[in-house]
Amino acid sequence: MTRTTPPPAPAAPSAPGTDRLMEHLAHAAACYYRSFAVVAAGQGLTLIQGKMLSLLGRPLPMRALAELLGCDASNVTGIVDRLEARGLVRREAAPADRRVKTVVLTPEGEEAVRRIRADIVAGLPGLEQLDDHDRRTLRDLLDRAFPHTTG
Amino acid sequence: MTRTTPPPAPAAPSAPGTDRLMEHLAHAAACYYRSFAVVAAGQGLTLIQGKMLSLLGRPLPMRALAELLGCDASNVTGIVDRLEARGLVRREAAPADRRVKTVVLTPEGEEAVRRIRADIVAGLPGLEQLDDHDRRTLRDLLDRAFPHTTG
DNA sequence: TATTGTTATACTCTATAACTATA
DNA sequence: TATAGTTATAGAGTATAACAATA
Repeated sequence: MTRTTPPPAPAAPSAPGTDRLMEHLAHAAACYYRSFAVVAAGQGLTLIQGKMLSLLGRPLPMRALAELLGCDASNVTGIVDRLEARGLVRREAAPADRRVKTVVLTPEGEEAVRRIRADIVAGLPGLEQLDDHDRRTLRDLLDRAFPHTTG
Repeated sequence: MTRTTPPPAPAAPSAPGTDRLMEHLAHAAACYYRSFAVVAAGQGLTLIQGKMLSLLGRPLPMRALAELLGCDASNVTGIVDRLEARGLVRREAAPADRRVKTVVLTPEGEEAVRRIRADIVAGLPGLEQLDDHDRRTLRDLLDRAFPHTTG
């Protein structure tokens, strides 16, 4: 993320089995992002452009996009510029605070998001192999391993 | 990935519950890579530099690194250049094929990998909350959802 | 002829710093 | 004073194309 992030706290000895679990997590994360990148490239989009579109289920200020993407606010300008030039998003003035610009998906942007979502699933055939019980179990374990921050 | 990758096959209708599972997978993958990037930045490394070091458990030709990282071979030159300039890897001539250069971790590089691994675990405290049974279950489900390619 | 690694090129992403216009 | 968005800048990642050395 930021290049000035202080080093994390020294690691404590980890529980047995952690190394193998980490390998599986690394593999799963790599597969997911590789599939996402391939799908985005299929529409002439970069990974980060596809991610931004996927975040725009509702209109969001530039600042909020920067936080959700985990990058500096100055980057959002260029990414939105390029998406706007392709007609996938548009900037709107926020009435409540005239400093704020809200980013909104265009109909073409919404269609791109639908295609991305569908193609991601199609690109990860292993997911379709899991039955309902396994899916619920996987969701539950992922949610405990990577809790959603409440704030 | 490559910008010329052909679009994926049209998506078939997905099973119910897939959308919510995809959200959890996206969140988990984002958390994992965010943690990885923070840990790498703590050592002055980029995400891709940290990933490359982590792949070098055994010496690998430049070409193999490109495939494992999912990027073009021409990029590997620069990434290895920067890691080599910092003394974390070194290039060795391959005796069997004089076209090939093999990339090897230096002792400093090995130490960097150890720190990365330990800090990643420390940066994902949710993982330590899982008991042995849950870890095995999560590993099994991830392995079925993202099978390791054989060959 | 094909393959490995490199170089040159152009574009995108990234953080930092400085700027403006609002609040 | 503080905040939202932009611009300028520099460095890193990325694909493409062309190249030298080797197979």
